[in-house]
Amino acid sequence: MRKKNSAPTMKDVALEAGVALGTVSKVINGIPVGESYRLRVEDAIRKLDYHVNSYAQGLKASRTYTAALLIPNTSNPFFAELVYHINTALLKRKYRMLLCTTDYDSRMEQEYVNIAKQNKVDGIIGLTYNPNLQVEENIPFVSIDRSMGSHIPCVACDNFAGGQMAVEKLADLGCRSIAFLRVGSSLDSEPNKRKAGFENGCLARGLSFSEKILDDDEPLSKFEHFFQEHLSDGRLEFDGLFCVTDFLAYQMIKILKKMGLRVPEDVQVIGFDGVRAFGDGDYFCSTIVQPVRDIAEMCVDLLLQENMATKPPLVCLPVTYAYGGTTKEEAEL
Amino acid sequence: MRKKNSAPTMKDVALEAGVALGTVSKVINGIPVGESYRLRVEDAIRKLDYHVNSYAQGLKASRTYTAALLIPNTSNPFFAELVYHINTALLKRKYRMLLCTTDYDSRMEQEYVNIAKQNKVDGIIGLTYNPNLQVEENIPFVSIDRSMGSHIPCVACDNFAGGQMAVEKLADLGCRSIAFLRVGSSLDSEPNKRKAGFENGCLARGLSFSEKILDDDEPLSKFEHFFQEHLSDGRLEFDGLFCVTDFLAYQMIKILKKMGLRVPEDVQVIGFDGVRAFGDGDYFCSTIVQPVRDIAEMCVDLLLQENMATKPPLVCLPVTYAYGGTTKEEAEL
DNA sequence: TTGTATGCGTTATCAT
DNA sequence: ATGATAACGCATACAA
Repeated sequence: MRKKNSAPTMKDVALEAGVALGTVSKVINGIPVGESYRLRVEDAIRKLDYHVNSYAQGLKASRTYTAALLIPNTSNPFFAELVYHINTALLKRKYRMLLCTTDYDSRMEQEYVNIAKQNKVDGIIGLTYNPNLQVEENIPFVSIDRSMGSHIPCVACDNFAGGQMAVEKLADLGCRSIAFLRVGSSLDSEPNKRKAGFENGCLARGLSFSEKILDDDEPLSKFEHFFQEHLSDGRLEFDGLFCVTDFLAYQMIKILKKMGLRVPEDVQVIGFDGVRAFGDGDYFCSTIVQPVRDIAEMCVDLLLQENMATKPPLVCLPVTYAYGGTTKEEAEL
Repeated sequence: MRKKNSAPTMKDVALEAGVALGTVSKVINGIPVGESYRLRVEDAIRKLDYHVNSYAQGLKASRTYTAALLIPNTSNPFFAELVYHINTALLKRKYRMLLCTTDYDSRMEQEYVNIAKQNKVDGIIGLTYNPNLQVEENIPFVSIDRSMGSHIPCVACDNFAGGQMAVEKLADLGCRSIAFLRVGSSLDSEPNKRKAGFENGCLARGLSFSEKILDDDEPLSKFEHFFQEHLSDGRLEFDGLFCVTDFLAYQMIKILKKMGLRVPEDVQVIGFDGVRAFGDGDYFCSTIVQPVRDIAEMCVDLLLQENMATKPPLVCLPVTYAYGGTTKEEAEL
């Protein structure tokens, strides 16, 4: 009779099957054993409903088949989508995912890295904002959207090309003057290249442009002031607006409408990320779409790739454009 | 000198501090030891940047401080919110969360339960759809939105009251006839009580009502047919619409607008869940709000509560109403 | 109060 | 090919 209240172990299986412990281990790990032995062991496993204890396994192998994902939250739909696809990609590789929501808190980010630092997880994928995050060299780490040194691969979409693409689209749709709006982190990160791409695009097309950039702690109403300043005779001085995220675009559209301006008639708006309502509903605005799924798979590939030498320092994945109702697409027909 | 390429262990710490292994263990677990010993051990821990190996710990204690969350995905914003709050609640209790996205797949749900069945996780919180899910009695399990037998606690919002509340609101706002729309799972689950609450509310207020319920695999266009059937002289026969989720409401509003009907002028719409754009933006519609955070915390409380005897079979948490632009709130003023 | 020895479940090395 | 045994890192009962 088995110890009550406790899961069966290999020993129990060996006993049940009448074979040695080592034989059971071999069967489980696919190492060839005599046919009759194998069958007896397999029967016993089924009979006892035995499952290997992955913690004992991990202890032995210092390999846990678990990866940690550091991300601010899952409420933001872009993050939520990322979590989903990374989880799926890990699952395909037989990996499990420890979710670590950091709430943009540098302390929590470091805390989680520490937790993972030893052999508790096999690797970490992190979308973090802590500029001083200490990551050990000996644990695989892949960063999303922020370069953390050449020994840590960074995966992002092609933010620069995305900025250019937004300008191209707006120009093609008839815009003559475009404004760029951004809020947030002074931290040096890949998404900042959206601005560079925007400027580059405007210069290339000979478009006039203006920019308004807010700090994280400034109120959104400053954008309203910005709009007001650029208002003459009830018309905006620019007819195109590129917002650094869909969320910002969404908020700006609300303000614009409140001011009596029409989107896209008076001003066309393009956002960034490709977020959709309810995950698979409509886009909130015309937008530059990040290839979230590809980003997720690339992260996992890089994380689990053994050969450090072939890990690139920065991978940029191509973006696409999607119409979301805030641009004058009809003009193209 | 330490073994290279491997994390320090208690043994290393003991060596460094010049004390016995057991002493280190005691320091770490807060068991009183001599002051001078403690200090030496703590110094050594800092010096070596030692962290306990939670897998060895788990193996020893058959307690892993890890809980699994089974959920279809994180793309759906309601699920995303749930994930976030459950993660946060677990964290508060020093627990880690293994995220298991099941994609509504019964096989995956069972698979994950099996993985967790032994002592790999200390408990499971599940929002699942597999009617035959086999859950062992000896592993703590808490179900969300679906009752799985009296030995498994179920946490949900007060769906019945929510259905009633929707009717009350619509009636108060002037509706004379209300339609109820639902899509999905024939599976017996708590959210089905929204319909019961709706009917009960209509009866109590003496309102006429109609209902249209679709299977998961039926096209949404059937709702459009439903609307058309109830159209006479370009006006709908009902002036209130209660949709079983915000997502459905969102989709219905699109259809209604396409048909030239105005919301809320021609028909007022109330959804269910309390989902907001971008996690903390506007509500998509006027809605019955689920107390997601309370649900999350209740799940974790129940999961980690040792005393099985006091675990209630079903916990219903109160809902609230929120205005989201699809009802004629002005009428109240 | 401190140190030693044993076992948790698994895998791998070694004789058989 | 199979079976016994040591070792992974930690906690604890027990001995000093």
